[in-house]
Amino acid sequence: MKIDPTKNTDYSAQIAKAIRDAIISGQLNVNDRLPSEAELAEQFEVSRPTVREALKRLAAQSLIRTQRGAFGGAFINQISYEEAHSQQITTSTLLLSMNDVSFDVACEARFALERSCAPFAAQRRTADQLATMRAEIHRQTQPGLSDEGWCASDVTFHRALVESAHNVILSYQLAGAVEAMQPLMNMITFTARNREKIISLHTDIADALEQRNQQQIEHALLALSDYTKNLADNVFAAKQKFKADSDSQKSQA
Amino acid sequence: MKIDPTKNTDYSAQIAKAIRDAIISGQLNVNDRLPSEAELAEQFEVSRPTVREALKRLAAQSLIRTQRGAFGGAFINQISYEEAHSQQITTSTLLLSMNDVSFDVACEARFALERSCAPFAAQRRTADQLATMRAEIHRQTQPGLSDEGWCASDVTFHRALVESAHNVILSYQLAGAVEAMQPLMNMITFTARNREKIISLHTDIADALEQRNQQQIEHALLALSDYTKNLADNVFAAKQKFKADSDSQKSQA
DNA sequence: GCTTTTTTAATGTCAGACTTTTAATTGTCT
DNA sequence: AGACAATTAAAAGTCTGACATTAAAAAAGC
Repeated sequence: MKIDPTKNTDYSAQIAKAIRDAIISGQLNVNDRLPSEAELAEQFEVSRPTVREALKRLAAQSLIRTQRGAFGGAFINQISYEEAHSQQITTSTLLLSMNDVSFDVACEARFALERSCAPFAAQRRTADQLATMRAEIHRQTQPGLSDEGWCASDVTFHRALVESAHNVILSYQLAGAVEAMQPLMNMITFTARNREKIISLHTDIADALEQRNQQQIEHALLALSDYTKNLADNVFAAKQKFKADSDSQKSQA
Repeated sequence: MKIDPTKNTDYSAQIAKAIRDAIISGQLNVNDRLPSEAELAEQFEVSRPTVREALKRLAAQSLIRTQRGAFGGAFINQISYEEAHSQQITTSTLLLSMNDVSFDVACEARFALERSCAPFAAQRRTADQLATMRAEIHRQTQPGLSDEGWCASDVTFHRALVESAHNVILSYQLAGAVEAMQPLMNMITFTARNREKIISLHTDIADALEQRNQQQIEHALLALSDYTKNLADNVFAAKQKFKADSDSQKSQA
């Protein structure tokens, strides 16, 4: 393991890449211990701070964890669903916010992905998951529910739906998509009327799931997608109009 | 922006978190310049190496990029689909390889996700994408095609299908799922007979897409999923049997 | 006005020291 | 012998201060 001084990337980036590649290719296995920082510095012929920067890069991706003290060191981390998941959410959230993706596109993708678990959810849903969804629907009917409370309940509801497919990979992928969308959804404030309609669609989903009717689940999700898109269009149109009005007022003044 | 010395996490991790939060919350915008390392060190009341470790953590997540020289520094990076995407693939790949997910579960998830773009693909596919898929099918019929070539062609084929939905978010999510699965798929070596069957299923997909028949696309994808699962089951069963045989041979010797 | 040189403000890297943490080892007492 | 306490050693975490390299702006020269 050597590094190339002629390359115009940082030594620390090169070292991180070398170790990362070793992990991905399976040369380093879960819970293996890396050499100590001092030893790595010697091996790569760089100083300890440089090695440390490399290790911090890997730590940022949860590829390693470090432990202080005797017999401590850097160990290959077994990446968990939770970690992978939270990483995916940060990345996706930033991607959405930085590249101003249109709401329609994001919404379409989100519900399309969610629909993909419909067949398995219909087959495998448990009473538990159904109960969770019913409970959240009930919470959503409470008149005093805040906007944050509403959104949180919405996430819990959809997460339960996804979980009912009983496929960890699907859960992992979908939870990322659903949660990354949440900041966008929060831009819409739902009126009492909107909420009522959404609750009825949620009820349709729960009913379909109870009856293990795949087609009806998909249909209800599609309706929810369309309704949400529509709602967003109106909200944005109103904002646009408001902006246009205040602009013309300015130009008149 | 201060850090808490009593917390038992690294200073560099705390500083990275503080800056990351500032980015996510929108206090720092794309292409904003962070203070210089020396200034950050002063602000957070730590040394420069500590600040540097924090910055490397952020760089590892492509949240910032750094530039040397006068008027250089660390800038908030606009994360691109490519970056987000390649990060997602590394994470998902490691997640799969480290948590020995069963092939069936992964396969089911992969094709379920892919099916989710069927309705849009049917509506929006262009002649271009169809041509790409036909070309890959043709490549797959070549007798001399290596295993790597076969897999690469398979990825290109499915990527074209996904792209034909014309939804960037869907593409981003799906390409991750498809490519992260590839190492698992590579564990199966396809016989000429297997290839023939898969090619016929690929042809079904392309035909359905040409006719803009959503249902048929989904059906063909489901068939492909089932066939792949079946194939894998046989491969793993054979491996298991081989292992059992050689074990019993050992115990007899 | 254009080109070349110099300056300057950054990051990148290094060496060496010190602090803190933690587990193993050794020592001591019951 | 076994349980508890003190010691030791190895490792990460942090700091200081220096030097190297880079790249853009400013100054100098034509």
